[in-house]
Amino acid sequence: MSDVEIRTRLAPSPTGAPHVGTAYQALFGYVWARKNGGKFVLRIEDTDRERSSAESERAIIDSLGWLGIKWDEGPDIGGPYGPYRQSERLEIYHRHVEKLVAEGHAYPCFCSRERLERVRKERQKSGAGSGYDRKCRNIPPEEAGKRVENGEEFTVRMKVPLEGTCRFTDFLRGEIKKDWSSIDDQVILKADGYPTYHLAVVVDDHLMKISHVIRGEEWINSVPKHILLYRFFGWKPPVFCHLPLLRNKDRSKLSKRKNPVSLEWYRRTGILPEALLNFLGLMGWHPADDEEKFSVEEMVEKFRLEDVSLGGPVFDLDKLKWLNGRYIREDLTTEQLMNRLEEWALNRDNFTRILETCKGRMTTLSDWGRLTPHFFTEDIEYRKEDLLLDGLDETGTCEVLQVVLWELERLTPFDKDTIYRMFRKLSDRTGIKLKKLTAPLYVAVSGKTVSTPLFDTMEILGSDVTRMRIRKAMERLGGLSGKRLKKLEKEYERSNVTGRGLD
RNA sequence: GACCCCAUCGUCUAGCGGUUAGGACACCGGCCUUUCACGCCGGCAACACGGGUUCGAUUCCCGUUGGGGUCGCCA
Repeated sequence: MSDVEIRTRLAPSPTGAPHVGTAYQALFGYVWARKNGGKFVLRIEDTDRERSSAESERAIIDSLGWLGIKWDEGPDIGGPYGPYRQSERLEIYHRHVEKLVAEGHAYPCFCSRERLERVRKERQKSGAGSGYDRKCRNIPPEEAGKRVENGEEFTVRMKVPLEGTCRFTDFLRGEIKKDWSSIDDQVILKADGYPTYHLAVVVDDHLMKISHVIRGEEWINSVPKHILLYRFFGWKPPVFCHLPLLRNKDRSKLSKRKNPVSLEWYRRTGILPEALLNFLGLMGWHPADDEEKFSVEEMVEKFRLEDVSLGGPVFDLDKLKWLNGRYIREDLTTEQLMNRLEEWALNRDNFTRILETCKGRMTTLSDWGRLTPHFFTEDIEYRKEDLLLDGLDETGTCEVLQVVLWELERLTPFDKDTIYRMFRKLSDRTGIKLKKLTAPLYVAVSGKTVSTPLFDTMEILGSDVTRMRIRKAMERLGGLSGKRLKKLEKEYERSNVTGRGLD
């Protein structure tokens, strides 16, 4: 294999804010490629029409740029195997799907979503495992072809063997076996003509000559489906290497409910990109010389993919901060530190926006210090009694804050007018006066009952910091039990049948 | 629930048959210092359990337990 160029890729789907887990996989893929003098490819997996957005893609590219991770080929810079955006490769997928159908490896499925859901439930109950019952697998091809031509809605599914075992090798774990009977016939082409992940990833990884698929552990169970597609096409599969999943303190998969996961949050709260990358590099890997502070350059030097450990690492903010501190103290001259601060928040634009919020409250120039600390620190302490919504207890307040959180999550753009409209509507819907409703938010966002204008403040802080602070405030109030949260979520969804928030 | 993956201090990890089980974060002492922080020194703290294999298991095998993931026309 030494004669084949090492090519790795990062394949994020542009749905929502760039995730720290994406950066983690990017780092390892990037370092492994560089180590071997290979190429690192960025491919945007925007096959989910509903959730993908150009805005999110921009944010991903922007965040990776902030981190200093550079790709050799990608949607923004092109490359020999483009396009690098899956939505622009539909003809390619169609061609491949047609081939599979023609060769009898795949078939159109006409089952309705309702039926599928029913079948899933029944099978779940009867213990047959869940999934599809392969109803359409035995429709004669001519008949199926006719139904397709008649315009009947369909998906395409791949024919998974009914028996036998799939064996494959994971670079870190060795041989893994999985019975084919545990896998149902996967959809590879959706009714809207877009491919599913399984098809697109295989076709693209092959066409883009990816040598090592480095991705999160959550994909292990999908490998057999991919292997099967490689077989159908007569292609040689790449090396599969599944990285452990980053974890919350309770060891569940890292989630925004329990941790800051948005790269933007780290940036906004003053984490240096080199420190974040260094820290991520310590998750599952450790340099032989025990020196825990290292640059990406040094990591490239010392890295061995085969040394990645498999226990899911808990993401420990304390250690990140310690590392970050070392970078500030040891690596930056005061001059450079000043420049970093300027890039970060102490620049004319940002400071002007902040001053707008407090000018009316100033009597001396030095008042800005007293009025604006919450724009510059994450070190905010909450007094419980300040946080309570008038007339409600801890849990009641948390429920309101949770709904605010859900609303803020879907807000675009995140500016004061939009935020205001959201609160206005929330106030109307709940019957809680706006003034009453926003009171705990002032505290959550600034730590104080007397503070800068709420919506302006939120806009300046940005969505990620704002939401994290609200979450922290909820935590201070004791949070919501899982049961309560579920119930609230149901009510919330029911009150928003359009699925578009309160709009 | 079924399937798959995993298992060393609270956390990140080193270890790849014989070690006083090493380092780092956090925590606790002490030193330095006008305070705090930094820095330095020291301390606390782990091989999940049960069977094998072996002269000898943290290390290899099996089981149990525990944790995680997956079971979507989402990735």
